[in-house]
Amino acid sequence: MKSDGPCKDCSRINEVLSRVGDRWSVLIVISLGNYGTLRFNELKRNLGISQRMLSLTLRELERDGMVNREYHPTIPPKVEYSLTPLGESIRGPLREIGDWALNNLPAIDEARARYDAQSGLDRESA
Amino acid sequence: MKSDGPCKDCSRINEVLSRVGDRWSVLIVISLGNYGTLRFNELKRNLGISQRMLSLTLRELERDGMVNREYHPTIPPKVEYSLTPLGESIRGPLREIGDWALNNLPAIDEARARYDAQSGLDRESA
DNA sequence: CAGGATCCAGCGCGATACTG
DNA sequence: CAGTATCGCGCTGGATCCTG
Repeated sequence: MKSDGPCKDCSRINEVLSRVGDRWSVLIVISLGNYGTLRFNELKRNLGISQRMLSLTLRELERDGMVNREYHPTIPPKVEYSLTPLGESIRGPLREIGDWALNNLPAIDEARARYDAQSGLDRESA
Repeated sequence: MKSDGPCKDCSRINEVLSRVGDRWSVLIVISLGNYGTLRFNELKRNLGISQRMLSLTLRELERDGMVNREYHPTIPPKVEYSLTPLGESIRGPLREIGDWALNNLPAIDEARARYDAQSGLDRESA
């Protein structure tokens, strides 16, 4: 159940991936990276995320030191989110994946089409 | 719901992340990358994955053209999995993330400790 | 406007049992 | 050994309502 066996790093990598791989975390980081600073509802609208998930994810990201939360006690309240240096630092690796994705999605789609076409008929015959 | 709003690439990036971000997909790719070729139960043991998830994930990865499946109709049967060129090509970006993780996990843990310490007491005062 | 609280549906995923 | 089929629970995450 937790026996990542011989692959010790796996657990740590896993840890990070459960954050980095989380669609909302990634999208938020990307958005904040592009826009610099965004307010709660701006993020909400931009990403089409429910405010529950936005709230939860932002708190997690803040907790992890990835985003800054600036609270302005005005009326109405105004909260601005932006990336911390740590948050900035992950943009590179993230972009790598993004680029790979954009470059290889066609290949993937193609592979899928091929796979689906013969839909597992003669797997062993050949 | 589906309104990724202005962020058109987001949906595609999301697509890839739901695969790349999937813990099992990643671990399988990493394992196959390290060992070259592995059999079903070898992967199962190495990763501590249930055979259900392993089966499902492998099929997805095969469908996406990321892994090769070589079936040997011997008795007992023997199936060998390995990375395709496409699968190989994602190892780089993946390693980027992994490296980032290993380098920054301490910073994250630290940030968390700090966050948890003041556990959201004076959020606006200070 | 920013977000907490609640409720609830869906499916992710593990455990188990069976097959070729 | 390499899977498939089934069941069941827990967590994810959206919808909704409410507050400061």
